[in-house]
Amino acid sequence: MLKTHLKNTKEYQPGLSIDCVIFGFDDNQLKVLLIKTGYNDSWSLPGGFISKDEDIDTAAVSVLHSRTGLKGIFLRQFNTFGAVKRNQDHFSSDALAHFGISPEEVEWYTSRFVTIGYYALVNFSRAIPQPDNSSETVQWIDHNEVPELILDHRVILDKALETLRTELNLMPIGYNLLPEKFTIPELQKLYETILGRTLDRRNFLRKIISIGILTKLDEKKSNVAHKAPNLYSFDKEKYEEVLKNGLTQGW
Amino acid sequence: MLKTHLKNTKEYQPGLSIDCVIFGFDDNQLKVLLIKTGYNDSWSLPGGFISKDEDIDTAAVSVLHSRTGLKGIFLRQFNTFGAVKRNQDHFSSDALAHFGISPEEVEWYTSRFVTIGYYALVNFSRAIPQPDNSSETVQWIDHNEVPELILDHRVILDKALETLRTELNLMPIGYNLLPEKFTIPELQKLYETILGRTLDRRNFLRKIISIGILTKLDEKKSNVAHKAPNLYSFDKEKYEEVLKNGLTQGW
DNA sequence: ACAAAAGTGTTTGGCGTACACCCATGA
DNA sequence: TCATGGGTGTACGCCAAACACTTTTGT
Repeated sequence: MLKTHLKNTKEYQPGLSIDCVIFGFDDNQLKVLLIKTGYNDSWSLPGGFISKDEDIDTAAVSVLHSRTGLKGIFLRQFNTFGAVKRNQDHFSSDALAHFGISPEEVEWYTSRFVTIGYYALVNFSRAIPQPDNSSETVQWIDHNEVPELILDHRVILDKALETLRTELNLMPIGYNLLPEKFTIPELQKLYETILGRTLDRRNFLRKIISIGILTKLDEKKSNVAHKAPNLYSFDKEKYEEVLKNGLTQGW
Repeated sequence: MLKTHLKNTKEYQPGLSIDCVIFGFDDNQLKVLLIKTGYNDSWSLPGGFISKDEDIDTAAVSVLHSRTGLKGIFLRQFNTFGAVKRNQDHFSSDALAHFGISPEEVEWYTSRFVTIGYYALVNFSRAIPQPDNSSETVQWIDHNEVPELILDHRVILDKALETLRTELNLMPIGYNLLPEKFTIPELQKLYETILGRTLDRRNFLRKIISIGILTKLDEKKSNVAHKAPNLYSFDKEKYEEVLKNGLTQGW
């Protein structure tokens, strides 16, 4: 969140920021895109500020785009975090001065911030982590192996995951997280990983098929150990419809 | 939201406000607490600003308390609204000047605002609508008969109701909306009103009883036409437990 | 006695859960 | 040929939905 590609701070909505929890799925793991800043070597969620002439949703899209190169992605606001002390004592005036930041901007960075949390589901293979500068690291990290995060980002991350779990019962997911062609076991692994528990293979198949959002392809996955699983794709049209109307029954 | 019991605007978090959708239940109607300001005779949601040294949740509690006199109530953040043009052109500089507001404060009122939406469930009979001043009207209005509201307050209200409907499936409600003693038909009416559809009496009874949060009292409602219904109260302890753990099945 | 609302029990169907067998593939 | 994982079908049980009759009370 430190000065990077920033405009003059006056062009931003003061005291308000955006933090994104970006989920991806790879290697049967639910991963989160995290950033290690050169500033103090600590990990954080990708975030940004809100231009005064920009909707907050648009600002969130910008953050996502600038970090992954992706557009038109599933992105959802889930909570706003506004405890007074959530960012107290994060930036010391001295350190900021050391970076050559003006007193005016120091006030900006050290003032109280409320942050709006968004979570995104993105296609891991298409996303290209983009550091702002050379001193920054952008990396996918397994959600079970997230290191200590700055501020209340751990709380934000947990809340995002909790929200995702709840919303899993209200809408279909997978379209945004999986490649175009995928197998049922892969989809099941995704659900299991998010929910944190195992599901019965046969029941999962029946249920996911009954939703009517999958198209069975006349193609099998190749180069795999054991029996080759069938490939499926999402029926985008029906998928969107169910997304809008919601599921009647959860997991 | 106009200058009333305000401190100096500098003590508030700039560009950020709170709006509360306060629900009450009376006369078999779901009602919303609305405010008509003396400023321009239009209706709005009760709202307020956030002190720089105050958590946003605390600020929401303050708004609720100042409008209803109630404390310790069910209050929940549901969404943050931040379209750029949501409050454009609401206060004209001229009008504000006319009210004797300083140029500095005019800038405050006409600048871009992001608002955090909370919804509350309150006991109608205990709440005492409290106008800020004599030119203000605070009134309970049936949720089906809400007049035109300022800004995007209609959108906020709709979103609150939508959220309430969804969360009805995840948690018990009623404790905050009904008097201490109530009948099953009353509770059912509450659910029906929120959901906007009728429910089967017998199935409702079975389901609500099976949750295990009701205590059947040895007392019947008096002075009613027809057969006197039994009175119930909530088992607060079990109610809280279910609130925390969530329901497994919805309506 | 009649109307209106409250209280109670039963049946049925669908879905979620549990479970067993066969098939395909790589080692 | 064996281990591993994929694909398919069935039986059971519970709960939600649909539904009818009796009871109480005011008029």
